[in-house]
Order: sequence, then C-alpha cells, then structure tokens
Amino acid sequence: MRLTPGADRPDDDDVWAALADPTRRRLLDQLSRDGPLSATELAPDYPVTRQAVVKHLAALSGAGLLTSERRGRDVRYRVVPGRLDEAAGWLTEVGASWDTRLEALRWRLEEPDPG
Amino acid sequence: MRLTPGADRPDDDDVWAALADPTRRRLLDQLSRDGPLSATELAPDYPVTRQAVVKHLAALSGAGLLTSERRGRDVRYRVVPGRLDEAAGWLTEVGASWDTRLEALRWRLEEPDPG
DNA sequence: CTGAGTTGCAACTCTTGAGTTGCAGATTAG
DNA sequence: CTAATCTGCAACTCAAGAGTTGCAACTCAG
Repeated sequence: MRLTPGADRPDDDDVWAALADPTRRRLLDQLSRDGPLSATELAPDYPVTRQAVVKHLAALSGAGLLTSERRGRDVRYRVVPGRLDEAAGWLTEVGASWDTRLEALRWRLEEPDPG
Repeated sequence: MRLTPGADRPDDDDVWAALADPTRRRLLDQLSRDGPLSATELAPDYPVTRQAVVKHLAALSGAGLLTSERRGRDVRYRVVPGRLDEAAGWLTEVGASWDTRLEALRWRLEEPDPG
C-alpha cells in the first residue's frame, strides 16, 4: 500500500509548487467562491499586474487545478477539484499513518543507554 | 464561514512552502512510515548532503510539521499531524465548495450576446 | 474601417531558496 | 585525556520563479 509520495507522479510536483504561492492560493479560494472569472476581472483585487495574474492562472492550469474556457474575447477560469482532492488525500494519509503518541512512547522505551 | 485562506494565518505560508519541495515531501513520507530518525540517519537515502537534509528538516519544523527531540548526541524528528490536517482541510473545502458542473451550466446559461 | 478592450508572447530584473563546503561545538567510547 | 561521531552555524554559488514593461494579435461595438 503506497502513500503515493511526491516523487511518484510526474506532475504532482506541479500541484504542490502551484499551491506554494499565496497569491495562487488566494486565486483558488476566490475562484472557488465567486465562480468563473477572467484574468482581467481578477487582477484589480490583487496587488500585482494583470500579467502576473495571468502567469499564476497558467501555473494553476498547468498543474491541472483550473480549467479555462473561452467565450468571445474573454477566457474564464474555473476550479477543478480532482487534483486538490488527491493532494488532500496524501496529506491526510501522511498525518494519519503516524500515531504520534504511540511512537513517542516506543522511542522512549528503547533503553537509552544499554551498554 | 471562512475557508481560512492562505493569507489569513501568518505561518500558513510556511506550511505550503515546506510542502512545495519534493525532498521535503519525501522526508515527511519516510518519517511518517519509518518512525523518528535523525538527519544523519536520513541523509544516506537522499541524493544530497546531510546539511541539505538538515535544512529541510529545519524548514519542516519551522512550519510546525515536525517535532525534534534530542537524546544524547542525536536529534530525532517526528511528524506532527496537526498542521497537515489543517492544510488537507483547506484543500478539501476549496475543492468541495465548488460544484463544477452546476457552475459550468450556470455560466453557459448567461445569454452570450444579449444586446 | 476605426477605436476601445482583452488576451498572450517575450525579454528583462531581482529576490528567494536549494545545495554546497568548511569549520566549530558537543557528546560518547576507549 | 583522545579519537571518532554527530549537530549546528556561516558564507558562498547557482538556478528558478515572481513580477515588471512593452508590444502584437484578436474581438466586439459603432
């Protein structure tokens, strides 16, 4: 039973890298609440230029966290939950597979100085 | 009801930044399986020096993801599930609070060219 | 067609952080 | 005490990425 570690799937790295930036997490959060929005609509809410927002949206899309859909002259971005769920799953497993108290106890039970 | 976005808690950033590095995720994974280990014990399994491992462990500890305990001359690191669970919670909420199909539909229902 | 608004590519700066080496301090064994 | 081993601090290199500006291409309204 594997825990699907980071090194396993090639673009897992992209997901975590995408999640590392605060602006991108905020974009994710806002998109999950306020529905599909374009880069130009999002940009005013952020202390950076539209181009920076575009780059962040590209990073999120590249990680499979967003989908973009074009209509006429704007492109709107929407959250794709799949990858987020996978990441959440890994975090939960790493956290849960380790019983802190038990292991702390076990470690302390090893005789500290047997010789 | 807030989703506890990244910008809210000061050290949330540290958690996500810590999770961004593949080596750190691997360390987390290994520590969650193989129990408390020291930097010198961990280092041989990684393609980097002990010092690099030490830095990673420091980053993980700084983010509240690990605890270190010293006995004699070695310091052993152990996973602390708390922060991981918070992060997992946020991911789940962002993923879940968004019903993709419904919103895709709603967006498409807005008349594309009303004028 | 003309003009306003939007997307998107490219080059550039500058900071951050991953990794290294070197050395000093602390701890156990003989 | 002495030697071997481990932790930990400091300075340095180097690549990655966040943000910027500038400009070209496309789309809709009049």
